[in-house]
Amino acid sequence: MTEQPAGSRATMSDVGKRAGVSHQTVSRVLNEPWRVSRETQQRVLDAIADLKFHPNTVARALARQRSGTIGMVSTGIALHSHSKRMIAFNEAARAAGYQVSMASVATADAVSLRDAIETLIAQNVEGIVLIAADEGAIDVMRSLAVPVPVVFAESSGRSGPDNVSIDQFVGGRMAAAHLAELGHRQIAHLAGPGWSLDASERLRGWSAELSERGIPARTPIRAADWTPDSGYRTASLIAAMPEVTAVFASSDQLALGLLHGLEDQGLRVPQDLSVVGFDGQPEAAHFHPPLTTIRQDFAELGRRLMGAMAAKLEGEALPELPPLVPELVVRKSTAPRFLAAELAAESEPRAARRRTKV
Amino acid sequence: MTEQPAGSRATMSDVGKRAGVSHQTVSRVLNEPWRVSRETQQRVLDAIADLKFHPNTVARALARQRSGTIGMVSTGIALHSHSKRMIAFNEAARAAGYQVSMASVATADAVSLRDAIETLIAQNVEGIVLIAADEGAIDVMRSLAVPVPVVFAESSGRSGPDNVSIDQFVGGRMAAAHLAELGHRQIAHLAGPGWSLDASERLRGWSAELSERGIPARTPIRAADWTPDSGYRTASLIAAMPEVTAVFASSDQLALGLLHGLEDQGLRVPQDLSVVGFDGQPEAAHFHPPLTTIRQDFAELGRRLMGAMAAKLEGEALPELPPLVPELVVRKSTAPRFLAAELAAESEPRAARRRTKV
DNA sequence: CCGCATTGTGCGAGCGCTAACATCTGCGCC
DNA sequence: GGCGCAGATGTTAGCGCTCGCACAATGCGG
Repeated sequence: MTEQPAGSRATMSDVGKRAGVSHQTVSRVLNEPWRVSRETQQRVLDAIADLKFHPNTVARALARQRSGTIGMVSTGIALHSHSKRMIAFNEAARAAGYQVSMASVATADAVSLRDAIETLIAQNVEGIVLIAADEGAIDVMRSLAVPVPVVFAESSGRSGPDNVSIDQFVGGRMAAAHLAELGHRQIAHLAGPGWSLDASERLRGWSAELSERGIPARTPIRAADWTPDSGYRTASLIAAMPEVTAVFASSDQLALGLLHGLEDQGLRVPQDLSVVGFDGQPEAAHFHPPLTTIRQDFAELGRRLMGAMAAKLEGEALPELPPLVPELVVRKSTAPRFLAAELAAESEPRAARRRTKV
Repeated sequence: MTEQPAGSRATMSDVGKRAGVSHQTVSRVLNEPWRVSRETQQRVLDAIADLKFHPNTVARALARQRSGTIGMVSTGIALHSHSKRMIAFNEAARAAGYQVSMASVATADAVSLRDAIETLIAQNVEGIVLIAADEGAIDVMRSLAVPVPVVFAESSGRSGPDNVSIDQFVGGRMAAAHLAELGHRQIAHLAGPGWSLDASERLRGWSAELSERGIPARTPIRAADWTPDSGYRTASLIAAMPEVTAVFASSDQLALGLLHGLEDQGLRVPQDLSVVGFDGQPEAAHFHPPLTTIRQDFAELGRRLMGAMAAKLEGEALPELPPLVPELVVRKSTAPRFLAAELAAESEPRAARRRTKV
């Protein structure tokens, strides 16, 4: 047994020595096995197994001038959708043979973002994936003239080669359409924060759908951020609009807070008000009431993100795929307007209070 | 302007040439500046700025025989607590000058875990952090004889050098104590999945606190996993125990499902039953009713994880820190047992139904 | 039998950096 | 005035791998 001294790992030369070939042949067995004769190959493979040899990725990266690493930038907020995207991308990248170096920033301001990206660049990443890409992030990327391919994971209207996303516009339409089909005519929108590209697209979709149906779109209510707290705070605003019978909230989190706030305002969902969320996080099925929402397939998104990145890195054309469309999940937070009226008539107290408001 | 050809980055030799020194002096300016004269230093620094030079971390890693990278293993489940830990650790690691390579596994079975760890090892990571460390994971680590330091982020009773965690045992006690002090004497426990170390500690804490107070601990109810669905399913079991007046759920997610299930069973929280959760995720404040829970400081945990890792890597002693203890956040899902009885008396129907059950 | 592909393998250089050693200068001191 | 020594810098040799090329061995047509 030619045991390696503990700690220091075997190198290609070690393997070569053991198999009676040069280190170069070992390299070939690993990278272009078809150029090596069957038997030599086997001998080398045996030696590799014996020595538990793993090629040193660092040395390989240096020699190849390719790090095999993709940088992943994300914000420090533990948002369900972000986590899902990160995990899905990470799995896809590993499957494709890439390593992923993560750089999360506490706040998504230009300075931290710049810092994160520079750290990544210094690591020789071959590409960068932006998990949460707001306007600001895109500006930063531009101003830095990042020397590697960048892929965004957020909707920006046109889904281009560097922008892989689930169609948020269509999602917004679906939410509005669902509500309109239930007979609602005064459909408010609790919009996500202004800097979010996804939020803007959802809003656009909601507005487009309504106008196509000849329903006037009300001025959206803006949440300061994605937290349920923000959603909660908007409840009083909505309670002050007695004509509104439905709300499309731009995320499940926002909807959760809204549901809570609405209850505190003495309004019942779905009797007084229908609510639709967006994201499809598993918790939503257990909200009070279970939330009708727009579900997104984040796992597929992660795979496609990696696909787009791979295409850029390997210079191939991006495979033409059907657009990634979200899905309406109907639960208990939405009801027909007529039913709502009926139910309201049955139990007077709250409904009465409501109708007389402002 | 001696512009670099686009794409290829400047090297130390380039910088050296520009500053009129050897590449080695450039290296010294970066790594041991005190050995270089003031003026030379300045000239080199200027050249670095001019050429926008960033040292190539890959080459550095090869030469130093240290990758400067820490591997982070996590499960593919977008659990709030996991995400928080990951993000917090990532930020701390970056602050300490380390890169972090992420490897998330779809399922935490031995095979995928082994694969993830081997990928990381092949990347020459200097250490590995396990974000979700169940029994199985620890066994895998042992069986692999991982050649680098490993740190776990989950409670395992004794918090040792390789196990940094928020004290789950104490958290369990706090939950039980809160309920006991409200006068409850039949306090059920909806335990997390059996493989979770954290879950076991919370259970141990609950049980220890009760027995110290002379309150018999009931057989815990086991959730299959951490999902709210699992929590929901256990509601009927709890409804079938009319003597129980309080439940300590092992996570906020579980509690969310439980709250929903309890409502479907016609039981009101906190009138019929008090519920305490665990984790302190921001959503919990907006559950129905807002959930009393045990909040954990994940940001600090992340920092300490990195601290422990740094200590191992640099061979220093781990700084002695006060234990990381969670915090009780009282909201509306818990009430005194007496109040509960009173309230129950007021509104007969549900309570009556309840008392006559099984 | 020679020339010339074709296949299999080895040799040497080099990726960009660090570490160890070598060199060179200036200065204090006996 | 030569010695020693410290400070500042250069030189050289790797780190473990890949790439380009050289080279040997084989096969095959003319």
